[in-house]
Amino acid sequence: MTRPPTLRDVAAASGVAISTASRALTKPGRVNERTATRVREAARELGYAPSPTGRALSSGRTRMVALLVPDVTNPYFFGIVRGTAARLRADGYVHVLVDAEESVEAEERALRALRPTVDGAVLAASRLDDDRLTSWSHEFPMVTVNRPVPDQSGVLVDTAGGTGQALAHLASLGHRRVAYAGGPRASWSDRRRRAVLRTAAKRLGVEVVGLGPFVPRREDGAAAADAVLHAEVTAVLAFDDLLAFGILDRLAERGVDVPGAMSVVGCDDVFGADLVRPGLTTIAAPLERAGHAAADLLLARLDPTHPGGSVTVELPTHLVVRGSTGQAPLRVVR
Amino acid sequence: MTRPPTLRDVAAASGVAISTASRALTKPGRVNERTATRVREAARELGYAPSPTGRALSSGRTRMVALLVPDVTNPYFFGIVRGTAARLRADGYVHVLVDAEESVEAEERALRALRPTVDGAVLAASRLDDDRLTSWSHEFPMVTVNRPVPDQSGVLVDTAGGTGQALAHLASLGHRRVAYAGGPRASWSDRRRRAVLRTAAKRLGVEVVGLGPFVPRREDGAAAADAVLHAEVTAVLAFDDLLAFGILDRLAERGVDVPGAMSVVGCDDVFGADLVRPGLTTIAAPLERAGHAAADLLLARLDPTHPGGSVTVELPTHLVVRGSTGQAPLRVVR
DNA sequence: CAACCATCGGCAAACGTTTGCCCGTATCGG
DNA sequence: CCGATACGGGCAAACGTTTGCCGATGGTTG
Repeated sequence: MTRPPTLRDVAAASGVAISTASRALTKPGRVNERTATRVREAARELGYAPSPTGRALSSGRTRMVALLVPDVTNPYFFGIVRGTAARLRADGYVHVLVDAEESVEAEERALRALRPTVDGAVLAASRLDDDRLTSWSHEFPMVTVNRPVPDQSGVLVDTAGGTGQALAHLASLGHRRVAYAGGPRASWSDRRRRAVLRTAAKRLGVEVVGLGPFVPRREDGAAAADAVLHAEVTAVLAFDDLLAFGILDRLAERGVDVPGAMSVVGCDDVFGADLVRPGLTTIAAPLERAGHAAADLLLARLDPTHPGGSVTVELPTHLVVRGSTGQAPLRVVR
Repeated sequence: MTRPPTLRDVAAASGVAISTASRALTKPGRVNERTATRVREAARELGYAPSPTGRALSSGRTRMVALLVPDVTNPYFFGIVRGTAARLRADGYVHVLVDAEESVEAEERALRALRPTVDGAVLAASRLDDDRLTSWSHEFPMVTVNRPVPDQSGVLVDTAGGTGQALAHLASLGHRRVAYAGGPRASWSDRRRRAVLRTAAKRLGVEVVGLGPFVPRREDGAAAADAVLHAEVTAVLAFDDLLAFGILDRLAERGVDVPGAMSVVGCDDVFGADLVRPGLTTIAAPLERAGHAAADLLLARLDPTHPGGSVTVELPTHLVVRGSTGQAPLRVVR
């Protein structure tokens, strides 16, 4: 286990100064081509690889980017993780994954610890309030996913649009009274969906009953399902797939047939949506693309030659129809 | 966005030399308590935080650890990710997650890129052969999960033991002929399970038919299911849950009742095992604990005061019985 | 022929921290 | 009173890289 070769070794081997060796390897055209070749040759022979640490100290940039997620075990984030990882790898960046444990304190702790370590961060579904988010965005470059922040680049997934589509799907199946089992009040996405549902309901001649807020976890599906049954509807749009899974569990437990007596629509199309029986009709979010786009935006901001300014990318969703939605029943169960 | 304070600033503010400031903050007892207090006070006021890069360059250690997984979207690894992340965070290490894309080349590329960046690595289900693995283990500290390497610390999950337990469970339900839908030949775990099944079968008076290898993906469950049906058995032990999901899909497609006509047992108890209908009986692997233990082993190795030597931790599994296993049918379907 | 310029290489500082070494002072035992 | 020892602090080197500046050389232009 011998000490890895440094630029000094390469310079010595090729008979030039360290500075020349550095330039030969990183500044094309700056040194004579013959010298450069000699240096490159020596570097190759010695198996030289530049030290990221040395580089970082000198340049102030680490070529690392963090991805903060509230919960690594939530399948919602798998696609995002994969998308950012792929985009970062393409540019040779190191991908630091951080679990913020669904807590504001942990998230801020992580940001504080990461600030000197990474060049920027992708914040997926941040739990931070707008003020903190804005203040952090002055500290270092970041891009949010599904969380619009003024003057700040971000990627949004148009689940609201998908919700309208889902309601149309239910309307076409004859449903006239539909519940929305909503997510946290703090959720931007939830607010937008409620707004879309209001106007779409009017247009489609469907009555929408807003329920919740529910915590988007499977365990909380029971409460949601009970509220849904009490609302005397024939279909429910769940805030996300996890909540929908829980709703399906509870409906099965209470002997309510899906989709015979109740149709259920999820959101996101996470891993597992096609595992449940019946398969879950859901609003598919292009999460891998979202992660990819977020990393893309961040890398653009990190590129000093790039023009500044914040950009917002909105990605469309589409409805995936599986077995959990069907013709509206003639009689309402409760 | 002002330059963050450095040790130099702290030293100036408290009227001591940089070296003294450094020692006051990191070497308890080395400087006079009064001076130390003064320095700490100044550091606090300035909001000083040591630069990881500076530290790394000087000490040669980055306080970062990588976790390499073949595929971040495979739910098998979620628990491991969570476990290592938790353990590393407890010691203030940064967690670098790398997706090796199921490929030997990508895995080696990642290791090469990471070697100068991280202090060590946890390799989960490495695709590298023994030779490469051994040679890499000379390059930097690493710990494997579910992959024994001579003279190298690792964590093993005793799925083989769980397989014995599962076979006993099936035997007690009256199954007399059981298939094992095996995983990749290269898998150490697969080999061990086949061995355990041989002896357990003898002991339990059950006939075990070894099938495969199958790629442990849901898509490959169809082929596995067909092979199982052809083998005229009443139950099947799948290499992992993903394969089991695929088997369930195919059996449903072919109209085979589970567990009425065929019992199915998975392995790992990943996210989704309790989502399928019927719920999947499976061998639960303590993956979060495995990740935790692996990180623990690695951190111990990184601690210079710690005695060397390789340690292997073996974690027990347990059988989770859900709806996919039941009484053996009187007649065999095929 | 002089003034200018482009090319190419080297020197040295800078990034922020840790640590080996040295020195002055104070304390203690003899 | 002297030597040994402990304590507390500072100097400077080291880690590996990048880059501003300078100088030498050789060529071009008016």
